[in-house]
Amino acid sequence: MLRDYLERDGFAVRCEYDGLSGADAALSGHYDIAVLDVMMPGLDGFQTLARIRTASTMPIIMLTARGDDADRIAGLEHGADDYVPKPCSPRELAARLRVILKRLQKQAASDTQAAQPLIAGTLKLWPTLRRAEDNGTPMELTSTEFGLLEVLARHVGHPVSKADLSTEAIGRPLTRFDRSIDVHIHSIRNKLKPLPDGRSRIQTVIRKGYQLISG
Amino acid sequence: MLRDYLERDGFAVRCEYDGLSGADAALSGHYDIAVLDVMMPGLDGFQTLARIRTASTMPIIMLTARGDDADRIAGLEHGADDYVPKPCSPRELAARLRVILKRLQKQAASDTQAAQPLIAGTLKLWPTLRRAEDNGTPMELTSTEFGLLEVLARHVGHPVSKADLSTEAIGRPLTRFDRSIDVHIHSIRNKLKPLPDGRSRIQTVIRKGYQLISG
DNA sequence: GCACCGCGTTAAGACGTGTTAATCCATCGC
DNA sequence: GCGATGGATTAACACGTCTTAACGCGGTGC
Repeated sequence: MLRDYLERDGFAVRCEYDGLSGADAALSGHYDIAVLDVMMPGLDGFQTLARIRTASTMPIIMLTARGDDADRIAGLEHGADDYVPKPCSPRELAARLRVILKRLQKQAASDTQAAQPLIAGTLKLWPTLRRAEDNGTPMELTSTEFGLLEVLARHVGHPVSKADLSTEAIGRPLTRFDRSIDVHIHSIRNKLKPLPDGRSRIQTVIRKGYQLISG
Repeated sequence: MLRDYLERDGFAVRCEYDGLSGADAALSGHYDIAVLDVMMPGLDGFQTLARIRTASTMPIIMLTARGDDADRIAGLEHGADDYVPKPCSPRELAARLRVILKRLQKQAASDTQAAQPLIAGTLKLWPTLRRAEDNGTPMELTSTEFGLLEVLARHVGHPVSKADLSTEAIGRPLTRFDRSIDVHIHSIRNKLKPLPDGRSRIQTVIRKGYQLISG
């Protein structure tokens, strides 16, 4: 019955009739949200909830007997996102689904918001994700390498002094005879595709520092 | 119909027939601009607009009923870039698309103002790329050589004192008996094609400094 | 003419950076 | 605890660039 109503309401629904197969379906990655009845054969709602939570943070709504505050509280404490007292109107369930999905969307959006990449030519950096791509292929950078590249990228086309690189990317002032930066730059260069003209994307500006090329 | 026309006009078009899939397509990152009909099944145009805007600042054009100022204003207020009254001629839509895309391009270009070379005759310098061309062939300059040439190029046709060259290009005041500049200029001259009349492109203005010839 | 100055040119030495390998350090699973 | 692992740092050497020094030459003022 719920399925029919929800589908008419624009949701794509899949039903499973015991906890185990429900958990499997939920973890298949094809769905945005799970609705669990507390009363189920095999694993009950709480066991299923726990099983899904071991591997996923997807939103989960519990269907509980009306007025059963104990169940409700237990569910929320174990990681459910909401509960709906049963029997419930399909309308109400649909509304709650929408609220939770919208909340999720917003969050994803604001996550993506932060994810405006830094761009320097074919190079893209997502600082919040600590992810870097060169020419579409992901780069495998260590943490400090990413930090250095990020600082360079924030000043594309202009040299950045080793002192600044050290304080901003490594969080420590540059000391005499400190060659760390040079070594890190070297390994970044090895991981970075060269420019069309064969030069490195990171140019050294002698006695000034390093400069990321924008082209 | 619009699709046919736009494709003949050189655009690569993808059509979706409801708001949700339209938003997905728009956010896929494969497209430069979105055109939304206000009247759509599923999410309507405004909902779709909002959805795209949560994650992207891509340009969006709304197709609204002719004369419906309310729709128009609502669209623009919610982040649309332009609107086109419907029914509209494909010509008009194409024209607006081009205007907006051109505006976007310009902006991208000025962001990359890398692409503005310093020019002195056959000599071109891209400071942000640290790249130099003479007569179309790339020059192999050391870091300080590039710096010196850049400073000279910023004052084409006028002499630049050695003191200025030293502070601006090497970052150090000129001291007595310092002949560094002269030596560097010498090696730049060797790498630079001479003028048609055989003279060097870098002229020495005695007791004043050096001057890059604009011709 | 002569001493001096400014610059051109060259070469040797000083210096900064590239590169590699060894060492140190933190983390993790047992 | 232990070793294993991976990354950061240090050390050492190689190399290219910058600076310094030296000499040459033309111009200038005495």
